Amino acid sequence: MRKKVTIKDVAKAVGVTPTTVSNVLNGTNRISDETRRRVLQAVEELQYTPNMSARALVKRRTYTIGLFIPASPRVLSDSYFAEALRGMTEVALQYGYVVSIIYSDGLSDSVRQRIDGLVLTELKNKDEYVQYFKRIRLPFVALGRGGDPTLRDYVISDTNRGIREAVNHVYRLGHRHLGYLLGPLGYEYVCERYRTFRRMHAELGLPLDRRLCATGENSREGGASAMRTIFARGVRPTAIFASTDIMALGAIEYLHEHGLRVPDDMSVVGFDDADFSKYVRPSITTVHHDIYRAGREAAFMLIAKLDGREYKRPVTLPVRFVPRESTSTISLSNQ
Amino acid sequence: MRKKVTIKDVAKAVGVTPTTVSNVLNGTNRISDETRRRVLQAVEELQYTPNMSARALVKRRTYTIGLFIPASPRVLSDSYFAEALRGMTEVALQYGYVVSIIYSDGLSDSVRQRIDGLVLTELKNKDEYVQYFKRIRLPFVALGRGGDPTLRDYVISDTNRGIREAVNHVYRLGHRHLGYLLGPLGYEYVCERYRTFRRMHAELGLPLDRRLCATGENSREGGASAMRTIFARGVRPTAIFASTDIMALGAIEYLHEHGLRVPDDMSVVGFDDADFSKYVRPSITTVHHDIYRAGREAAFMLIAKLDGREYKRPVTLPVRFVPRESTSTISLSNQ
DNA sequence: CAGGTTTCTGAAAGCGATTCCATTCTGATG
DNA sequence: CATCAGAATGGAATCGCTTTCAGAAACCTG
Repeated sequence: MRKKVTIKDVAKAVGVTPTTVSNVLNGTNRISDETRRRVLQAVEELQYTPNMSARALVKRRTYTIGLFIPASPRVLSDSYFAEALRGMTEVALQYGYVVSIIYSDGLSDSVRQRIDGLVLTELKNKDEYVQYFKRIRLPFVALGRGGDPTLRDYVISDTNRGIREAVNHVYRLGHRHLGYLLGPLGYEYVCERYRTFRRMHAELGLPLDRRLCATGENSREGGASAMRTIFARGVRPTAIFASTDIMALGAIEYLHEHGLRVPDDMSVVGFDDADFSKYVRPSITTVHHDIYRAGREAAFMLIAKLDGREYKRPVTLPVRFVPRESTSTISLSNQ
Repeated sequence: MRKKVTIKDVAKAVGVTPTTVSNVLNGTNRISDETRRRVLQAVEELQYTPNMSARALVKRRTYTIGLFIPASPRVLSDSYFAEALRGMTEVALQYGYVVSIIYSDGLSDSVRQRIDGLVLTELKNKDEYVQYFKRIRLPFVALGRGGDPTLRDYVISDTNRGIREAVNHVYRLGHRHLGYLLGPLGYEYVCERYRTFRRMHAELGLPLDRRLCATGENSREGGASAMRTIFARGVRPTAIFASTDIMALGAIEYLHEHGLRVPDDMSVVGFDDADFSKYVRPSITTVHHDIYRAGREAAFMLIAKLDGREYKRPVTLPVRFVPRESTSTISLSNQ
């Protein structure tokens, strides 16, 4: 293995000291154009890449940011996670950072040694991890709101807009009895989506029947079970909204098993635009948000924070309402 | 922010030198039980965690391994990726490593500075990246076979077994005209699965009709298009195998669009057990393999390699054949 | 042209660990 | 009792880079 080339080698090649090389590379001090040119050329020729460990040691920085995944029984869908990661990695790269994954299982004070900051996901209303990271003074930004109302460093989808369009859509299709399948209430995004749903009722002057709303886990089973809860109350909406696509899917399956057809007997709306949502039959009407983009923005925000640059916050990303097969005009029998 | 505690602080607290502390922590030299005890206690009390950058610098190691994702137009499904990553991260943690993602886009010689080794995925038969990593002498292991027949450091699913069971299954259901939808031939896993499929024909004494086999991209469109290719030849299998579930899904959709029902008019078998495979209607008969486990094994293998420990290789993981709705007894009309 | 600025470069001190080698101490051996 | 082996610990160099501060050189300016 040919010897690793260090900053000294570059310095020697140019006939300056390591200090100078470091200065041109980091732009710290003023360096004459002539010297700069020669240094850069030597760097090029020798294929010099600075040793990250050494730099990290003196800068007290690791140039690594983390994507934090809470809880092992994933609530996060795989694609959410993969997309966010992909976005983060892309911008991290631009700024000389790499990203690694931190699962809550493997959390210990030594993470502080490994990463400069975190992107948090799936925040709860009052999030224990947020407290923890604040305490150990680990900088972070969040994907989605939550944790603590004072937090401002987050990027979020324009839920408001998405749900508004979705509700308008079914309203225009003639639906007046809308139900809602909530995920676990501890999560901020669950509450937020539901709040918007309620606000839309107010705006449309539509009464909201609480009996048409129920809670379940964020899973197919959860969706089915929430649906069951509503039926058990002896009521029946003509259209039902779910916190997430996966719950919507569970609800659809439940309905099918009980002889109801979607969308003929009931319309269903999800949220997230999970990748299965367009595969399944009926395909699920939902609200698409761009997690990849959110990952990019989050990484950008975090790195700006770490590097002491300015950044705007919070960031709100547009969403897109995606009507598909699971919603249709209300049928006469259902009026 | 309270000052970071270093190895010196620990040493001072105990009344020894950093050397001694380092020795007890790394088990390098013999240390009296008494001293060891006191050092450990001080470490505990002071909450000392060694500075990774410093250690990395002298050890010339980063204690980071990477998961390598080739090509941006992902062929890998999100869940494959997420599962592998989860498995890797878990065992990495045990050995004091962290894992980060390396996309082929962001590949440069400086990755060498950031990671000690890589887990490769989606190998081609003759893989350019394998060549590259060999050249820059970056240790790696692979998830799946490929790249170069001499490579032995890989973990693989027991494809053989899976396809054997799948073929037997449809054979017992009465099917005799089996087709095959191949993904891109450059990928080793595509070839391998197909080879096994052919071998099964030999074993069963079944003639293999090449006209029933076609190639397409690894996507829904690709599955549909391969299916179309076969039909265009004026032939029609009674059961069709696909390289992957996503291609199987595409094929099913294609069949539906052309008035053929699955499984009544044609049985379909996938491979991978993607997460949508149980959601869709009909749910897809497939071969399940445990990517999470594969991720664990791969990380274990890589770290053993890096740390100079013994490890067995290659590793073959069991698979499970999962019959679902997309396969059934051959109907009379099809005989 | 003396004196004051400005511009550019270098010497040296770390950053926080590890590691080679030397040193001290103890106890055993002939 | 001199010698020596072995056990436990410490001294000092080192990994490759950044950074502070000082000094040299060049440039003004009145």
